[in-house]
Amino acid sequence: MDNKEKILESALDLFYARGYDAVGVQEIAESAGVTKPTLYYYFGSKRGLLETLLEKEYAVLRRALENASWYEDEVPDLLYRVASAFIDYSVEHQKMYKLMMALFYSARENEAYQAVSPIVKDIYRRIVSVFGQAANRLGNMNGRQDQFAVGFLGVINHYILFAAEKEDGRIEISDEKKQSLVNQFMYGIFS
Amino acid sequence: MDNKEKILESALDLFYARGYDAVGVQEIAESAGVTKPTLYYYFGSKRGLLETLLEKEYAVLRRALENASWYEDEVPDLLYRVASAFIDYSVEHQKMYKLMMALFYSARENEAYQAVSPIVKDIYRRIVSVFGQAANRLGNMNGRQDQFAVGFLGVINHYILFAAEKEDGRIEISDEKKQSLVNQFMYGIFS
DNA sequence: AGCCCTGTATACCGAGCGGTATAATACTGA
DNA sequence: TCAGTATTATACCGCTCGGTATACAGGGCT
Repeated sequence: MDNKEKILESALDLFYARGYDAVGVQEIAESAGVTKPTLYYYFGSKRGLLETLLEKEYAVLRRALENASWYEDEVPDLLYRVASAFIDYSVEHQKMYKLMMALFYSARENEAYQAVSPIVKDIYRRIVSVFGQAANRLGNMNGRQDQFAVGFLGVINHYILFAAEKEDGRIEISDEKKQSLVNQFMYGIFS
Repeated sequence: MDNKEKILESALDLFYARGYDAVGVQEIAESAGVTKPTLYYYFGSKRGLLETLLEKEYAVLRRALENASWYEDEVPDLLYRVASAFIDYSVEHQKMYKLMMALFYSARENEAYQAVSPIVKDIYRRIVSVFGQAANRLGNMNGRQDQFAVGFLGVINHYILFAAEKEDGRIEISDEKKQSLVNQFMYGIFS
């Protein structure tokens, strides 16, 4: 693993554990075994480092979402695949997912929020589009895609967050739980 | 308004806008029109200031939850009252509610998270207890109170967040929307 | 009067912040 | 061998951080 990747890994660990603002560039460099100018050589600024980190890691989630979003079958299956894409990603990239969530909820004028904002917008655009596709099959959803997208992601995120709350830090959400999560949502939609 | 309250107000404004770690004590003091030693005289430390702020503001929400949590009627009415307690509070104390959310999602080893953690635990305890009461009427909920509490608050928080996303920053969630949110949840429970 | 307690300001602390100027090393291709 | 580029380190910049030592003003008490 070269220095650039070591820096990214250290940055993720530290941002995840203590937050973007609470971690200094010096500390990231030390943790990666390099000096500050090396870090600045690769990323230009602390914010540049965060943005590079976010873009690199988000590419994986975006691909997973693209792969999950085809809709030639039933709506519950579509939602199940999308929910699974999020949950599976959050299991395999736990630190990244929780970092993204933390940044998403952070203050609007904060530098870190502004860095993550385009990614979150992209995610929501994709979820709204998923519900838009589902609307073709479920007439009674028309005009409520935004509302469902918000609720859907809200539930998923909170499940992920609380699943990770177990003392060993390991995220685990069973297939049954995913299924019941989707079912809960489907019933809500048909109401 | 005395200096102590001025400091608390400035702290809320700044923490809300830019985040706990990104705001310095100096800046809070200046914004409140006092000097740093005055701030330290009242609150002892930056963290002490945050804790005082959180406790003072949370007292209002806790009372609203207590008032909403009686259960002599139907379950949907109970949930509607609880959801309304959150939503109404978030409208009247928007900065505080969003600050609490931001802190809740922030990194676990961050000082600010540790300050808000007991409050969030208290909120969840109360919501789980609400669903526990509902379980007396809805036999099929037994053992799933935690799951529902997580989902319920997840949906509410995301609604609040996205209602506030409108350009003017004003939160507005109509009674119909509250009702449909609760309905959506009830259908999920009966599934 | 003298005294204590509350509240406030001036001036300072060491440490760390994000960022950079400069230069030395190492690897590359000609 | 040499030029050029990519990568790294030493040493520094001005600034802000959270926090404090000290002193002083004012009011209530005896």
